[in-house]
Amino acid sequence: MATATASERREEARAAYNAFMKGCPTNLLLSRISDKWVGLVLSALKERPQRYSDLGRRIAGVSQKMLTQTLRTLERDGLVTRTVTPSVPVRVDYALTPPGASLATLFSAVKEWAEEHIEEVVEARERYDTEAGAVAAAGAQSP
Amino acid sequence: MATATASERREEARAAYNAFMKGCPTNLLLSRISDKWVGLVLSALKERPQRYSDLGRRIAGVSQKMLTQTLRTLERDGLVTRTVTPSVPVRVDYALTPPGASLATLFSAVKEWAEEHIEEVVEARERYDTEAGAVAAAGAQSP
DNA sequence: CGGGATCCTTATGGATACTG
DNA sequence: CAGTATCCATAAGGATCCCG
Repeated sequence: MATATASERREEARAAYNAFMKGCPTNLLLSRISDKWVGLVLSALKERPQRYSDLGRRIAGVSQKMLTQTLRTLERDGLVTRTVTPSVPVRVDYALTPPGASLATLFSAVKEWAEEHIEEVVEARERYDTEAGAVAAAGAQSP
Repeated sequence: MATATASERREEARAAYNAFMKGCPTNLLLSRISDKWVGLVLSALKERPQRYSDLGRRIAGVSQKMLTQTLRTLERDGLVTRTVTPSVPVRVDYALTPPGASLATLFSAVKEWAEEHIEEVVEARERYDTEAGAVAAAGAQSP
């Protein structure tokens, strides 16, 4: 049918919105730092450049797929460097670039905020979960 | 005794690691701010307190499910307040709490970093994709 | 040693319909 | 108006095998 349905148009609008979001710098950054392993890799490399297997051992719990994928993405974005030494057993070293180090610093700021404020968040959460039954009445607390 | 296979050990490590991650303040915060809509809601409420439908219109592209879910989570964590006015058409207002406003400020810092550094990241990315040609392009595409 | 390629499981987000 | 409930598509993360 040639008739554009309402759902078709809505889909289009959403696609346009998503395209906009993808181009947004903040979202690019957020999707980067919210990756499960990026923070760990960054803080590991912040101390010293390391080999692939060192990182794998240091960040116990990561699969090689995710480690490789994370490192590839960071390399692609110019946040880490990848240096291959073609010795008999191949050796690959990773290190932070200046922007990578800068990002690691931003990460520290985030971490700091978290450690300062997480306490009240957790308390609020427990409070919320406790009063789970008596949510209904808006005027429950009559003066 | 090394009867424990490598995969068993990896599993154990990963379990312990995940448990640690859950309790980690930084990860709690990251999983909060990396939510797709939290940033939008926060910056919308940062300007002024708003009603549910205002937020829905303002953040065009969000589904009511996600908007509600996002607001619930933020309310639970004590980052926004939810005020119900039982008028004829029910009216619900949302506003930032002090910690919520603080988080919005942190968000601004993140945004600022993004806008300052995203340019070189994008350039590095294009350079990487050009060099790799058609080889690596299929492997590592991140949104 | 340092991955690439493939398959599978599970979060996450969205569409739709219904309610007080 | 402001949700709640249900179903469904997609993508993120992980296990496994294989290769230079």
